[in-house]
Amino acid sequence: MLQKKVRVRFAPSPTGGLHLGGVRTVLYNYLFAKKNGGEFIVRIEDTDQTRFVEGAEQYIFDCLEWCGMVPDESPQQDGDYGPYRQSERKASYRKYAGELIEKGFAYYAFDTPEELEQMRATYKTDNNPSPQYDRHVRMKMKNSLSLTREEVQHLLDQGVGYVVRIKMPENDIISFNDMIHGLVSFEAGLVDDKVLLKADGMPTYHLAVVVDDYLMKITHAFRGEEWLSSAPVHILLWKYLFGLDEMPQWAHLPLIMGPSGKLSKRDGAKYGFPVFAMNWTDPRNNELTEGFKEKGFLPEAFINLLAVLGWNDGSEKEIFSMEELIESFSIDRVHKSGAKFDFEKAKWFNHEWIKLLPVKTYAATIKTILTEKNINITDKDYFTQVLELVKDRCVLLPDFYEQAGYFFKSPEQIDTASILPKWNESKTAFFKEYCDSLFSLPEWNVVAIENSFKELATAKGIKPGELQLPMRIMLVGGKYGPGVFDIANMIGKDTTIQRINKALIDINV
RNA sequence: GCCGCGUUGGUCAAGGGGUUAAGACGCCUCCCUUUCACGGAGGAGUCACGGGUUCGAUUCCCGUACGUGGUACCA
Repeated sequence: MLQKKVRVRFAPSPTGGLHLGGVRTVLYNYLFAKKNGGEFIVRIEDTDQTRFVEGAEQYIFDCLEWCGMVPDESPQQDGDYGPYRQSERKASYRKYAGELIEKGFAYYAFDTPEELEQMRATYKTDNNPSPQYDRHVRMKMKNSLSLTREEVQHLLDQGVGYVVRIKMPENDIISFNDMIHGLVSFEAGLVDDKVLLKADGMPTYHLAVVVDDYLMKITHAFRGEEWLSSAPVHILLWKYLFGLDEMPQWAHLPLIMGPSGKLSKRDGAKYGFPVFAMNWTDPRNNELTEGFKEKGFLPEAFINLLAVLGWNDGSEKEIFSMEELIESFSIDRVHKSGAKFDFEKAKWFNHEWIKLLPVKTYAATIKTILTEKNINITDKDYFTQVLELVKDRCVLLPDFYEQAGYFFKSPEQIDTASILPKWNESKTAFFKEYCDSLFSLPEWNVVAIENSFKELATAKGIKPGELQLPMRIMLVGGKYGPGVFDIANMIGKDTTIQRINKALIDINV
């Protein structure tokens, strides 16, 4: 028996940017392919009209790489079924459109945009706000169904522009089995005669997917639920052109919703969270859309949060690595309904992954962040220890600046306001003496630093607790960071004494 | 309007004829910690509505409502 190869396809949008829903579609493609020993194919749907803007294609592959999803075949990777850019495979579409006309499943339509507009205006009623080009009106329009053979030939000879439309059958129920939704049915007569081939000779998506999927031997096609409504057109095309037996299995993935409706680029700006995988600047207007990467997300967390937005393995497990996802992913546990994106939960995933991963996995990224803030890392071991010490309190990667910066650089400003109200002479005295005892400490470690602190406090008759906050602020500048004595231990004797002395001056002015 | 798809706490969700209807995020209280986190212990909060079917429906069926997508020579 011949084993059918699982091939999945992903067609990124030509407008640039790669949003959450897009990445999740790719992810489910990827997981499904990997799980079933199939291939993960990326095809680019660029057309003459909606041409990719500068850099958009490269951007998509950068995002995929960041997420750890490398295609088996793509425009940049090549494979047995190229080309993988729609713009490079124009020729065959025209041929198939011709075939459809010949068989009587499609027809030429010569209507100008103005005529179409007029038709819509004429038939528009309160009950029918947007009239379709369908069985009700097609005989009243200018096409090869309503005109005589001679008239059509004449128009063709004259080079009058035309499109090719599918002729939707009447009294026909079109149904198919969606991998996620199960049996879905449509009444064919209610669907409009979609344009298959545009006046410029380019195919619309409808023709292109079907032809490409056939030529590229796609067995499973994943796409967003917004395509479900046009599925009957695709099914029909398969039936007419290649036979239903050859048709891939469809999976229409639920949409990812924003606070109001389908998640859009605008939601990000409006509610302050990223919607793209990585920063994307539209070269046409220089508009920047923020990405998860630059916001400070780890790819592991990003993949994880996306995977479980609309899918789970049925257990209580929420944290999944890519390997675990491939292991436990199953298409029948993907939800039917859309899920609202929750940025708070997204941050929680990142927090979990920061705690989970060895710091060396993301040390380089942190180093870059710190360098931008003029903090230079020279001692790698020291850096690693610092990261280890503070990672529990970092949710997004840039948080490491506040949490770790003072290990490398004296605080520029210290929060004297928090200690001044309760300050007095005896505290000044305490810290002066404490510096002395630190100086003569035989060993520099957490226990020694803490003990001498407490002993001196007791001797002075001050509660150690009252002195800890000032000490912290002297060392780090504010009310944050790990245990004070851990910090002192880390930054070393000289620096500790130096910072206390400097702070004492600030406090006593 | 028409067509499609959906509907378990604020959000993500498990479950699927008899359950005290899991768990997570967020929120609140307490413990730990005299910073903030982490960690630990608790708390508030849910099966959209109406009809069936059934001894029994959150679960099955039908309506309604609501949400969402499509209704382009865009994808």
